[in-house]
Amino acid sequence: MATGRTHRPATRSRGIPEATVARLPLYLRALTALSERSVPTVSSEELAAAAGVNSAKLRKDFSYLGSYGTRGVGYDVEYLVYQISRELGLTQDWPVVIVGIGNLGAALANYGGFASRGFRVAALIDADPAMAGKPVAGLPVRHTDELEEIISENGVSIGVIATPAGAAQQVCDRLVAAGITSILNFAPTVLSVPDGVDVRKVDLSIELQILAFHEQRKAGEETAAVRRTGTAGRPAAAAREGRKGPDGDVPAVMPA
Amino acid sequence: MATGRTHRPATRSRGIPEATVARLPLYLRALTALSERSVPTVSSEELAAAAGVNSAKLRKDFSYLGSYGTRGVGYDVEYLVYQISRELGLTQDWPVVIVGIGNLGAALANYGGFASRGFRVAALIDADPAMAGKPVAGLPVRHTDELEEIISENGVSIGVIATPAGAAQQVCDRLVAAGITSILNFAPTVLSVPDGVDVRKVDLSIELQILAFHEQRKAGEETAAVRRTGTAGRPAAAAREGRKGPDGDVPAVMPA
DNA sequence: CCATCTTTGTGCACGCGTTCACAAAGACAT
DNA sequence: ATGTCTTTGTGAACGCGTGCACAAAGATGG
Repeated sequence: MATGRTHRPATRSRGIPEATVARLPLYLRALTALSERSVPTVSSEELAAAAGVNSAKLRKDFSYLGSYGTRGVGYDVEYLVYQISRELGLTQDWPVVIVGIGNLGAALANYGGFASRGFRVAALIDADPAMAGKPVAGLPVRHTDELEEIISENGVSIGVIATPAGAAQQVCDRLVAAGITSILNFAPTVLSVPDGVDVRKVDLSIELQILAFHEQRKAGEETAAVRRTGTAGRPAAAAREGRKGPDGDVPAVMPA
Repeated sequence: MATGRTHRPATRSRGIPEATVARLPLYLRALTALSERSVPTVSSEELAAAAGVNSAKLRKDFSYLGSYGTRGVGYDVEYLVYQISRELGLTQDWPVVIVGIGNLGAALANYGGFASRGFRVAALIDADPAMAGKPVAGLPVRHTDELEEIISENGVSIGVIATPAGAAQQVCDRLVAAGITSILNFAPTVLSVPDGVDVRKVDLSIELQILAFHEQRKAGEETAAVRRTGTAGRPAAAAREGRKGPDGDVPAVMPA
């Protein structure tokens, strides 16, 4: 799961818990798939399975929105799609700017998931003058100098930062000064923003490190099991094992 | 309370809360930056500020790892870097395969953050025969047919899925069958995996939708505030205001 | 050696989120 | 109408994570 949530420790936004808000897009996606298959109604059990959550949790989540279900039947798919879309603010158009058109920025610009739900890439912005005017995903890249103008003219309130870490805070400051109030940050840095500005962070490196932690734990337990039985488990695990210190890994530096 | 530095990794790691694990990479990054500036020690207050968290939380997080600080002084930067790295399993080498070399996959392959911390891109895999052999980020793209062989030979246990949503589950199944036990999924789908396999999800579309929810909320409150004071806060905010629907958005579909 | 000062490590309380379990509500058949 | 059956909506209990506040520990200076 992506990391997020920077400010606002306990923002019961409007009676809707933050955890529920984070799951609404998940439900919406599952419902949209059902809608495309012309499924008229769905039970909490079915929908929960499709969204990968517990059915009780799903029902409680929906209860924060209102009583949109019919007991004994389930939920009307189309109606629920609309209700969730409205709740998430997806019935309106959200222009978005992407700053930093490197590999990642270009990938984001080409990502179809943006346009599909109310989000429209208003502009691609990069600091490299050589990039200016070059078309990426059908849009000409604009230079950073025009940042404020672009945001103001298009009424953009959501910005995506895909720059190197070193440039992120500076870009962030300019975005905020220009009126941006929501930022999706892909740069591996902690952004500091004034109150009232939301930042969500997507950090590939952190996700991998969390996986590594659990992987190490699994490997360790497996190794212990192998030692007990005296037989190798998976070949791949055995191959990894040789690189790992026996246990008494020596610290690179000891404390004073 | 993992105070007494027992040399039982399994026991100790099981006691580390998931929320803490998710923050360790954050601390590690801040510490690495300090290390590069040759800062010898750091207080919980300073480090917490750099990592963007509460200092009490940071101290409690570290307390799960052991007593690595010195009262009245703070933490030894180098020592802490080592301890966290070891805890996260970053002192060993983690070969990773990336499946699906489209825009996003290529961006991930080129992402420097992977190599920097124990992660090594062992192979890039794509289903398109036309891609086979083509170099991306200095590595030749391999065809999906070789997937099992690549994983087995390189002892890969972590896989990254960057395919379209439709192919993700199938790729996932093959990865798991080949011995992968940790998956980072960028495809907008819920993956189902057997027990013992960890999946983390990064979903750009969901992050944007969560931002849109809060943005919508802010826009509503701001409009009310402006009406009360009769003066606009930030100029750009006023420009945005006109775009917003009055509120009475008509449902696309009404329930039966 | 003692006093003072800084900073850690943690006991405790509180609030959010999750899950269980079930009563209420409605559909449907007879 | 009445009973049965399905599924929702939610009260309540529990567990986890967070943050406060402070005692313990060690550094530092006289």
